[in-house]
Amino acid sequence: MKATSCDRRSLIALLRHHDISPTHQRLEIAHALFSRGMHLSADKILAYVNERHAETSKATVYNTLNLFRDRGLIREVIVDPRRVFYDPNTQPHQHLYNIETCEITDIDAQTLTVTGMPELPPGMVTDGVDIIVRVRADTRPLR
Amino acid sequence: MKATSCDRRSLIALLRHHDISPTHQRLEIAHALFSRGMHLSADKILAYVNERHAETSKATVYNTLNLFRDRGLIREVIVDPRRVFYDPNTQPHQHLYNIETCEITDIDAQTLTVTGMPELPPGMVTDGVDIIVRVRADTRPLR
DNA sequence: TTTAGGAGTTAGACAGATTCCAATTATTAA
DNA sequence: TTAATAATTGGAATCTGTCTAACTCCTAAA
Repeated sequence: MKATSCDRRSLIALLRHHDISPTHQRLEIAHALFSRGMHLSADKILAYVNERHAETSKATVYNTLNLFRDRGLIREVIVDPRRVFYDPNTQPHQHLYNIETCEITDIDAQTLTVTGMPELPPGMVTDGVDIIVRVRADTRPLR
Repeated sequence: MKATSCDRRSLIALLRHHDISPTHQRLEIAHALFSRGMHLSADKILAYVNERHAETSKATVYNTLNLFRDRGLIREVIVDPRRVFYDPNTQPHQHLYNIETCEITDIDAQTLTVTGMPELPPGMVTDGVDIIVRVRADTRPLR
């Protein structure tokens, strides 16, 4: 099941489909992620969820994000040593990371592909291949 | 200049070549990294450097690693949200990361290649492309 | 309706990595 | 030497994330 719409009804269905009981807080957190479709840090999600009036604790945000990640609803993006970003898009794709603004942009899976997967040590399996294209503003003067 | 040998004389030359004055602490830290040729965390480096008798502070280890990274002597490896690893190998190559043991292994640049670099937003330049192959022990029973 | 139990949430303490700061010490150039 | 500058230091501070024990909220059975 893919998250396309993000009205209350669809979000409930999405959580149920992943065996997650749809509590008020979880729906808020799911909404924060899926309505924006952006890569957000736990911190930002906490802020968004409590924008109008505080209703969700830090612990619940972390618990919920870990739960969503374990159930395959979202994906972690490890690009910044200071914090984890969460990606509501679990389809195969890669990331463009602006090292100055900390913005993350998706790269289509078809655009960027790897060739020549290395031989793994015996008894090992691949858990995933992450590609991060790090970019920054060009400092050369335009002439 | 590449770091091949790691006797005192070569390390001094290496630092000098990167415009870094070779202090006692910096040489110790460089030695910890280059003599092992491994991917180490700041924590591990601090431990190695002070193995015999404490002579370098935590602050200096962090300062020095950031300096080495800025001057292109070493490279940061962002694979674990909990800490940064430092890679004394700055030649183009990729990484295999064991998500269970947190071990990092190099993948030769020739082995794994990306095709189809995405078009960057105007005014942006690529700072680097990181590929991380995440692996773990196979849980299927061998029969 | 009560009630009991489990699931979920909470505040705040805690842990680990990294940075900051102000004082001290080493290095360097003249 | 010496003065100026660069580097180092311990400890406080910060920040992300986890843990814990108490509390709340359902839900299903009586």
